[in-house]
Amino acid sequence: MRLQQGEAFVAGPSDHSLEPLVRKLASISMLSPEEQQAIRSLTAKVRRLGPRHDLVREGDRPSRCCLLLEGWAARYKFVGEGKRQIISFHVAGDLLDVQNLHLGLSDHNISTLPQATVAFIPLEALRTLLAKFPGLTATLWRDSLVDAAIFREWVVNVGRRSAYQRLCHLFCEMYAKQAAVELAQDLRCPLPVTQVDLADATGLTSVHVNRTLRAMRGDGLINLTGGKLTINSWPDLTTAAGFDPTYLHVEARAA
Amino acid sequence: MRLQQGEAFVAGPSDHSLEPLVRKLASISMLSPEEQQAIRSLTAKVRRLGPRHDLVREGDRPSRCCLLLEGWAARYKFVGEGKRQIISFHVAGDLLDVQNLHLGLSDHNISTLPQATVAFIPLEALRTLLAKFPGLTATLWRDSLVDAAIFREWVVNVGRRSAYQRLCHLFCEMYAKQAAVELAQDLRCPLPVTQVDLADATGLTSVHVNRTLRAMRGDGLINLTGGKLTINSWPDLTTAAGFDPTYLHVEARAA
DNA sequence: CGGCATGTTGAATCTAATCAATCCACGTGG
DNA sequence: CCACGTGGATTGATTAGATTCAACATGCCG
Repeated sequence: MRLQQGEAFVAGPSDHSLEPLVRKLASISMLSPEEQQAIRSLTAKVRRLGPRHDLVREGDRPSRCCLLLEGWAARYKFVGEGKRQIISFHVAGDLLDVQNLHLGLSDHNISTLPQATVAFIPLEALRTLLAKFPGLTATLWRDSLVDAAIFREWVVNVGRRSAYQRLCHLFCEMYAKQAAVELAQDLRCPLPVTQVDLADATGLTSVHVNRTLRAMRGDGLINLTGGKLTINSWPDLTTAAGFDPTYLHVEARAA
Repeated sequence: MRLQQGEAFVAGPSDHSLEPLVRKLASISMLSPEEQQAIRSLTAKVRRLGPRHDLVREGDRPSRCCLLLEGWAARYKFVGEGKRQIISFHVAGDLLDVQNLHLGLSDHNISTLPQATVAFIPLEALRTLLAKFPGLTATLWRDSLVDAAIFREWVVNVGRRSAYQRLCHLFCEMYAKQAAVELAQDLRCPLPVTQVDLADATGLTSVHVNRTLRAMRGDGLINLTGGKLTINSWPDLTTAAGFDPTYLHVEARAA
């Protein structure tokens, strides 16, 4: 299936484009065959979007939920004159804004990074699904709690770690997150972000990110080129970062 | 009702000590009389705790949920050698760790600030309640989503605002949060935190907090003494902070 | 009274920000 | 094929903001 940018279609019962959602939720908790089928039958509009395309804007009153089928997205806020803080990065399978189910007003922006395929699921469809399968409520709730745990760790990252540690920690997280859904292996994974993005995610300037990255490369820790991250030694990187994966809560997921 | 530190009793159907929880949840969404009664009948152990008493520790496998009946608490993590980052402050009525319902392992610490009265609710009791009243699930879920929104704003605060703005913003948030549950009025509210706490919450050092506070006092913005915050001009403070209360999602709560 | 936690101040230091160029890879159109 | 434009990466020089270390003041409590 190929789609040009902006081209859309509506997924129906016989279409399997929502499979990534099934896989994601199955990685959180057991799904019955009926639940799986119900998820696949969700109404959804699928679109392929170009780089830096806003999916959600601050102040929106969203009537749908975004599901990343493929590609990358970033959650961010602006502050003052053009200063931007990225709050999270998202990879294929991530539900970007379950919060819309309960919070009427969006308090931040989400945009694609390089490009992405996104499924828009109407809130109504999601509500109907959850009403029919209460077990899925727990699954989605759990997912949103893990997101919150990641936000907390980001507060710690920008608040109390050095520039060097911040970047190390971010790389650990992005690798671990992708490894958990089998998007990473052999200490290599995609990371299609610019140095400006990294700066906005770590609370630094792009100049300083550039210098710090060079230092990390010099220390033989990592290499980041062409949107690919290569980690030379996982133990060295996690030690440098002070990385403890507990907050990602993947252990129980693997069950 | 007076309790010495550590003294406990078990709340029963006829006891109204869980009233703050009813009020808190009622401020989030409408509660039926049955739901209210069911909440009041929750099993809970109530304790009065002294200052800096840990309620939850990183690595715990908690079997209960903490509800702040009175006083203050802080959520925090350690990083490296004794460096600490506070991730949130909590006031009376706050449910501190609903996440325990879905995440088995605690990834951070929570401690009382000066002192507090806390109700410990067994997860089992909470699960039974939610199974019986699905509407309460939505209420608690919403509450945890608002918490997540606050975490996001904290990422922005420590990541992209100046020391001066960070403190202004924190004060705006603490006042607004308390005003929403009628714990603050007339531009005055409790804020029983030390300058070290403020530093750990904003990613600064206590020395710098001290100087910044003095500057704010000099500018006639606020006064913070004896655990009480006095705001001289709400518009001036919010402007200085770049404060936009959207992320607190109180509008819908007031419904 | 003495001890301890908290708040306050000064001076030196350093990290990261700022400003301003330049470079490089890549794609596009003449 | 080459000139050109563009977005991203890189580098240097300078400065601002925050940290560090050290000392001292204050207030509270046993």
